[in-house]
Amino acid sequence: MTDELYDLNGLAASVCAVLTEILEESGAAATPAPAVELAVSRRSQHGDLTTNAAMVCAKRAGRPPRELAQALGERWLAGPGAAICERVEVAGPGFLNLFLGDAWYRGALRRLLAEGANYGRGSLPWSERRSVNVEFVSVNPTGPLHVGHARYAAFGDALCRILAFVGHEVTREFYVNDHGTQMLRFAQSLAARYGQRLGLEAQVPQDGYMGEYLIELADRLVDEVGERYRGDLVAAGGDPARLSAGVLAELREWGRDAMLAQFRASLDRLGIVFDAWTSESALYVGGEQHRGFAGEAGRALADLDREGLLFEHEGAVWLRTTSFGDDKDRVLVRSSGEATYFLSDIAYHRDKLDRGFAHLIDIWGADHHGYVLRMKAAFAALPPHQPERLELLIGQLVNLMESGRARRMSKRRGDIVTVDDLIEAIGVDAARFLLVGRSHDTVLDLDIDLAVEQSNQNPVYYVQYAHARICSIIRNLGSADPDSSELPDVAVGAYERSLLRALARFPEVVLSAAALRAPHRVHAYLSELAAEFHVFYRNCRVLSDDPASTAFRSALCVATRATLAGGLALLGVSAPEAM
RNA sequence: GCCCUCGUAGCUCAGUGGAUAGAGCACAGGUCUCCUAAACCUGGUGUCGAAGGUUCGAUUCCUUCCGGGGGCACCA
Repeated sequence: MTDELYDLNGLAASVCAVLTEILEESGAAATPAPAVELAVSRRSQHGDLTTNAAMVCAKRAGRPPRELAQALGERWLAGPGAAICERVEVAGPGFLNLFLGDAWYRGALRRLLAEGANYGRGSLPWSERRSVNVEFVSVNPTGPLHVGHARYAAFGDALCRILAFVGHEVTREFYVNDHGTQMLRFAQSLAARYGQRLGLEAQVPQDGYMGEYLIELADRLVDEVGERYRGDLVAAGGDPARLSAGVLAELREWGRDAMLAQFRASLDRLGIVFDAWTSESALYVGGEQHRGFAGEAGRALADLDREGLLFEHEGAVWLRTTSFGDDKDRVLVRSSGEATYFLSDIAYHRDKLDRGFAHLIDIWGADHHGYVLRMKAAFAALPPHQPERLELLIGQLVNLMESGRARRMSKRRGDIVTVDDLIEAIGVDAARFLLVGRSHDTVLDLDIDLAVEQSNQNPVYYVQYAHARICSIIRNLGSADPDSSELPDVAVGAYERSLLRALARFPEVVLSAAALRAPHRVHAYLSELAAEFHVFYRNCRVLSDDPASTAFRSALCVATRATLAGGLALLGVSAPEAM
């Protein structure tokens, strides 16, 4: 018997192998249907594990499902299952239920201990691993990160951790929108605040940024450059819109860098580190010109011209996105000669392809979803015409609540609850666990006051507490971690079995979280695993006079600790040794 | 009008073809001379928004409708 049978994947494979034999003998297509599942039973009368194999394959085998299940069960039990399974049972419309023996549970625990911190890692087959670029947060550097961004940050980073854990090669990327008119307004607003600090009459533009943070930023600007721009402002009569392009460019760059430094600091507090920060402006620099644009923008335009997809209309340059499923064609170069942000995005994605990523994931807020169709169309228009390589995830918004009522945030007004506010209020662990607790496509209501009030009953502490409890037990054990090679052949009780079944699910939970882009599955799993542990703890004393029982149960604790810590790490949450 | 998304217990939500649909919160009661009571145990509710369809089987897939949210610029 091989070690493979001690995890669910291996077990499923052995059942499928027997099923294939049966199918071959009956002359049906040999490979089992992909929908064959081996799952942990939800009710004890349905055994430890259950498979739908017979129902899924009955038609192809030309036999009634129950009869096929019977044949499958008998042959598997006589073969690979002999040493680990006590009996099988056909139930309902054709389920095959497996009742595993103590030997399987002991073997499974031995395997868990051997894998340690690597349990569940790299479970994606090599053929399915990709070099993946995940772009998220990507906030315009015109104002601080707020709680809405925190959701995308927590979601994106958890997704990255999960993708990397199962076997992908992941790059976290932040796209810096530092090219358009918003940045100009930002620079003008900064200039006005700077002027006010110098005692000049200067007004923040009507459509500028009014937030407090710009006043603080202006203070720092004064500290750094002193009165360097006083003359320019005086000459402009205090109207920042009349400043020279050169001065505004300098202010824009300084402001951008200052904001990005803040972003980095806030994200760092959350435990999120980006591998790449790509500037939109940089897409317009270097290389040859095409249609008046250099850099990646020029190259993108050249690519699209070669495909014959650009046309001019009313002085603007358009991309024929309708050829790729969009409902109207889109402007890339305005009649004024300026690029649209759409051109930037096309150039940007083209650049990401050039950098060799096999798969691109963008995480966008729901307020951008109207943009999905044209982006997919543009990506399909670009060589190598593989739209499936671009995946756009739309995250729903965070509804900021205040004592039960909706509260509106506005960056322009400066009425913002920032990421830093959130961290200060409830802490990093509670914040990250909370923010990835639900699927990204449901609206999340967040009431800061309530969150503070309830932070003591944040589910994260339930999970962390289980981890801390185990650490305490191991400390009390007074010896090194149990040796997996010396697990005693004890009987395995119901609570221990239940905990081990929960542990056995971890790899498939992580795999599905990766495949479905659903970190909240890990969140939900951790709560279930912690619950299993707390029940076990309450009913099974670990440290006792019986050395065999102590050895087995403390080993089970060690395996649970590793899985809890591993799962929490996937969400960027710490696993404390004491609470 | 068109597009996206959601609709499951009093509330917040899991559950992307399987058996009797599950957690947490809230509410009531019980459990530490015993490895951490941030824990455990006991109480109970569902026309899974509606109607059709596909299937051995549908909360899940398809169609239509109803309701909430978001989006439909030569703005970003």
